[in-house]
Amino acid sequence: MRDGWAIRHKALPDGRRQVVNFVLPGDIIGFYCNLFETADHGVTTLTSVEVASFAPDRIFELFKRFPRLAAALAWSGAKEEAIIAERLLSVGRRTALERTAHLIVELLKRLSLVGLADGGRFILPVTQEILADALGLSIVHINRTLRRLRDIGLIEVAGQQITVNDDKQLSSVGQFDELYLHLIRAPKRLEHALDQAPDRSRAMP
Amino acid sequence: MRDGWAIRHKALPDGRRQVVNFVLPGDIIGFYCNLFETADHGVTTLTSVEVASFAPDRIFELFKRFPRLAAALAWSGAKEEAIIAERLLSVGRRTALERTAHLIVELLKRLSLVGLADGGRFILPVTQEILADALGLSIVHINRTLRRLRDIGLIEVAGQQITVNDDKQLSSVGQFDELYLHLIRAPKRLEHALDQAPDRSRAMP
DNA sequence: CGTATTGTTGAGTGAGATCAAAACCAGTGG
DNA sequence: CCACTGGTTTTGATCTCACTCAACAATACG
Repeated sequence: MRDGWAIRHKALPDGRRQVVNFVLPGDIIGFYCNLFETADHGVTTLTSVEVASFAPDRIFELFKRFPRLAAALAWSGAKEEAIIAERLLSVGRRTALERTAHLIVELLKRLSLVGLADGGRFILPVTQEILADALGLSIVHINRTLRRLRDIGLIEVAGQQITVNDDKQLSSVGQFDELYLHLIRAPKRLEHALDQAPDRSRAMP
Repeated sequence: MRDGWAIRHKALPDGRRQVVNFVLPGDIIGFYCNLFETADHGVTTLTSVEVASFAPDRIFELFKRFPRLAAALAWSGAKEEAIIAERLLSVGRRTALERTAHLIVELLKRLSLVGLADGGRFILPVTQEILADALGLSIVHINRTLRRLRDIGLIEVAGQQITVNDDKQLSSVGQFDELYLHLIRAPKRLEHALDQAPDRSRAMP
């Protein structure tokens, strides 16, 4: 995903839906689905998007010829899993207020990383229905929860623009611990090991 | 994990806990954590376990020299993610009864795959507290929910042994769709592509 | 301007939480 | 052999957070 927003989501036969994760610029999506026979979730764009696609066939070639890239992709996949696991913790054990605060901080951090959040302010191209489906809440309750966050002055909402006024306190409300985002990029050990091992691959494609 | 049960779990500072997934025989665990600087979840054994460990350092060598194995591990990681995403759907959008039914069917299927469930019967070495933490419910409510499942005759419980009497109906209650387990092993395409691409690696270590 | 979609607020309800207390079931140690 | 302990399961009673239903406002759209 080069630019734009999307969501990965799963649904039950009767229409109930769960947003698994938000796909932000810089994220990799649907990579391993090439290894599966069937898709187990859907993807919906929230804005117009710009993607860099990778020919499914070449995924195997990739593992053969570009082990370094393959490792990086595996790393990316592990990060994705960590994010989903944290969301599971949210939905399973955090209250509505905590969940909502946590998600806002998470999005803020992730967007900051790719330069899409400036001074705690970012664009959230998302309806409250989608927020509800991401957090396992009803639309009405998301609405009230956002209002509470506004009332205590932690955030401000103007259309799709969200401003986080006090990210320290918002993080605290959401019991946010950025550990799981694994913001430290590929560890040095990885770089070293890859550089030392005999390698016939060139640069990345 | 060669033999035994374990859980992967995350916790909040105040003690609330979420079980992310159950680690069953045949599962791979903590593999990519070598790629991270910090662990973002804990692992607890539920029984005595037998594991086959892999030297963390060699993970990089593996990507270099055994691309086929690397791809298989990536595939395994993707399956893990799919399971967690399905649990997220459960916790976010299914009722207590549905969740519980779904989990039981999931465990039954996964255990069957490795020959640990016989005729809908398997050992569940797990307290109700752990079930509660896996499903985002209270202990008391898990207890009542299990009782309901017993009362309708869908399952039987004798100590740690669980018997699924009517897996069709239990699947239906849990809206279980085994798609997400990706039971079909590595697709033929993968095999083909790996065999065709130029390869200097031997057999797996 | 109608029509849809989304956001907002009020009122009443309910699924699941919390609190409390028994019952049960290994150990385990006297 | 029995009392005692700590963990787990079970059940009852009460409470509450979040859901549902319903209506209306705001905004966007063709």
